Amino acid sequence: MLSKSAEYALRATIYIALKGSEDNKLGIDEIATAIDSPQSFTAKILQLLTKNNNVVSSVRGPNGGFYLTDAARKLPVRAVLEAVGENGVLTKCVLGLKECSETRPCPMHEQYRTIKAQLRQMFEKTTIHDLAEETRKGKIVINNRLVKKK
Amino acid sequence: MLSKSAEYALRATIYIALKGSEDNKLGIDEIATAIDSPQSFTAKILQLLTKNNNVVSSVRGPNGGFYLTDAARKLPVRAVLEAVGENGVLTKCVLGLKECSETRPCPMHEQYRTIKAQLRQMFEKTTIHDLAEETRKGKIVINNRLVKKK
DNA sequence: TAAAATAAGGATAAAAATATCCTTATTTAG
DNA sequence: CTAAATAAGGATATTTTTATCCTTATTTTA
Repeated sequence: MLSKSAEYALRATIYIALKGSEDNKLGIDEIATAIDSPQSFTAKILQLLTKNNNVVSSVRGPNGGFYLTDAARKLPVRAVLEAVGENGVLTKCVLGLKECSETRPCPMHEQYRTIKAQLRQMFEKTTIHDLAEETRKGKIVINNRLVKKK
Repeated sequence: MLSKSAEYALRATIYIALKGSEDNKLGIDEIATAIDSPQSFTAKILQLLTKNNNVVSSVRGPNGGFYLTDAARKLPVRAVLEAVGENGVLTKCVLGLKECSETRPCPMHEQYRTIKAQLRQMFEKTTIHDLAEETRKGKIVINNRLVKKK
């Protein structure tokens, strides 16, 4: 469904939203461990999230790390996907046809249209904050284990 | 959404269903040209479809080629996906968590559940025949151009 | 101001997906 | 029975994705 890059991006962003703040920035080692992702690779992805779309903020140096601004928390999940170049799910034809469109639809087009609309809804209506909040409620998982309530 | 392998598999299968029959088998060159896919690679994929799931039938030699049995035409689209090892969309967690489940759901789980159900519906309720029939109706596309009515 | 901590960024590597090519096996037609 | 046509299958190549490592730049604190 999504690339690993996108998965790591989402998990990292949720984790940062959940545990980090402007005065509690999170280091890449903590993040990667928490979400069970390869550290250096995750660092690259966070670079994308910081510069491509300002989803994540960062500062270097001691006590540096990653965090989310309040504005960033209000961003839709789609912003994360876009930052890592993963918007194809919402735009491309299921059969991979370049010219598939409403006027020249592929044989799965009509059925997929509804699904695509719901995917769009999910990615656009749900914010990073929403996901962090779900996680905070405890019944929810990141990295194959429950995230402790604060 | 789907891998190229899966896209080619679906397009090829639809095309074979549409134009081929037991006494009009289609060659790999015709198929690949028609669906705009790399020939040798498509040949590999058709091999998978013939042996992994008996979705496609084939015979070698002069007048050999690929075709679908009547039984194969009744198979759901999912059979094609399974043959090329593409069932992840229906089974995996959006965030890529191994342990995500109903009892330990990820923060997107509930929203995605509905979508996954619809995807499953689409892939299981729609048969290869259905897709070919849609294509036969003319208003539909394969390979970026209209398929001529017979 | 120096040292330490930390993210940024470049170069490279490894793995997976996609693609090509060549040889072999099978089947048909003559 | 032979030749031609065709898919099957193996070996290899290319591209993309995923991953690692090392150096550089920035920031903080002592």
